[in-house]
Amino acid sequence: MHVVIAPADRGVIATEVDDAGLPTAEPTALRDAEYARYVAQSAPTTRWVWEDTAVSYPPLLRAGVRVERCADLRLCRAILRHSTLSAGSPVATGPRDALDGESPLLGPASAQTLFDIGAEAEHIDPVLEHQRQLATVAAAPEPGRLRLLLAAESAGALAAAEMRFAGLPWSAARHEALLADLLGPRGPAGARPARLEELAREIRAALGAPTLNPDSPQEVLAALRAAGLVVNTTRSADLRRIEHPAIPPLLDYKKRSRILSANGWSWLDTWVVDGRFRADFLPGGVPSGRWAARGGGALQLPKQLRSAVVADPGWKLVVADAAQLEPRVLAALSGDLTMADAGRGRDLYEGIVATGAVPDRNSAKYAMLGAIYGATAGQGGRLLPRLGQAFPRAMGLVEAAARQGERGEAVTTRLGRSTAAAGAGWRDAQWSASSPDASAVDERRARAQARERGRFTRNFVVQGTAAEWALCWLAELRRRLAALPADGGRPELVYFLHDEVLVHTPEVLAGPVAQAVEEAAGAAGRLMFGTFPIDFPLEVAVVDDYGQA
DNA sequence: ATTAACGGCGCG
DNA sequence: AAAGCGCGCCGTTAAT
Repeated sequence: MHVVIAPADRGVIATEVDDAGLPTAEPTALRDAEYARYVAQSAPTTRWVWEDTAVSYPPLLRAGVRVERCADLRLCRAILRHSTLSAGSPVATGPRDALDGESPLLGPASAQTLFDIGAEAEHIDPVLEHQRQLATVAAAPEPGRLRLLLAAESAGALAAAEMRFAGLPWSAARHEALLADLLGPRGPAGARPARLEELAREIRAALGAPTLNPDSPQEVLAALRAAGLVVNTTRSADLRRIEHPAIPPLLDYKKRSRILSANGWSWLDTWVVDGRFRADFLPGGVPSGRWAARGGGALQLPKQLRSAVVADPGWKLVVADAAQLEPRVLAALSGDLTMADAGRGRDLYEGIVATGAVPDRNSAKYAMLGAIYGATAGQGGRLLPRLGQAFPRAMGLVEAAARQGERGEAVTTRLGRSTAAAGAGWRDAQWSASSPDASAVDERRARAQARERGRFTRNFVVQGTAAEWALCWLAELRRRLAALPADGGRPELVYFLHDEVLVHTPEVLAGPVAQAVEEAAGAAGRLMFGTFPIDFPLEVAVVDDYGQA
């Protein structure tokens, strides 16, 4: 059964619908308090259909109610709007409305209540939209692909809301100890900590620039040049090549200063409340289908600080990441049996070395990444031809995706997420560069833009299909975790980072959780690629803090 | 005084 | 360390 939930004054309107989305009963108006009770009493397999999971699910979580399944109409709209599998459908060609674009609840407005959203935001008719989406999927070629994608995307939205609700366990004491170690004691707000001030003095002395602000790239560049160094940027990677007494303290300063500005004491004050770091996770926030995040740089936690993620007493963290996910996805997506063989039961890069295509693991890794990203130079670029001979199907797929992108065409992932059409500016540039009186500059720029779009589409099919695998993994894991006994607390998904998950679990359930993570990965592979013989091995660790993983 | 762009760097 | 993809956020600087 599906139930459509629409925001209304001081509550919601619930409408039961059938498999075609047609109402089977009169809509029911529910006040906020009744809403959670109504959902809790419904069949657990009900699919809850709503505009925004981030709007309609948190009130349920606060009332202690979880749901198994939903359809997030906004996220599904975004997919169906562009997918080549739904091209020409009513959802794809309909006028833009309030369901296109980001959820109104995101960002600092998240203190808003369901009531505010009901009163203020523009709304579409979710019952009608649900009908249109169901019909669009049913009419698509291979409807199973889109159906799986929309279900996985929606399950991801549930997981994202639950992750925000649970929060990432964060030890402020551990974090402060790390900061004291790196920066010295916390000083007055705005003042440079002792350790950074020392380094700044050292840098100024070495460059003979007594007033230099090491945080200003402009000033640093000028001071380096004044000291006779030939530099064009102040990037650490570039500075590392230079021999000069100012460079070591400058690199050290940059490293520590980054920790201060991105994850220092004020970050801790802002983002960690009651031992939990809470951020907004945005499923579908990236065109490829990867998640984005807002608040506290949740997807960029420096490895240096991960030991501040600490399980509660009597609890553990189960940390799992998928090994060499993107190349494995490429092997399966392209049906490249040789490449799939290379990854079976072992490190994929070692397997590539074993084929004789490249000399060592590092070469294999950078050549593969080069193939997926579109490298033209460097070690990755040089080894590409070798990979092309060893794995023609896999390399043929990314090459074809690049050529399609260069022509301005859309490309599509395994389950049906497509790139947006090339922009008007891009098309104009290509068109005018092909005219007989185009200047050499115009032609060069158009070619550069075409290659740039080719790298994007080349990467999109792999990154996007990997994101789909990860979503299926997450959805399957979420289901299995819910089925575990709530033995002194329930295991919670608390973090998801593209190819990596963290589950915070009572210690007694750590084993079953680790098993669930493994089983979910196997299930994801079968959902995505059927019987194609590809492995998705995980590295799983049961630890007390994230730094140990 | 506020906003936008830039250089830089963290993550996958 | 590798230079090719996708992000968010910081301090500085230029623009409004």
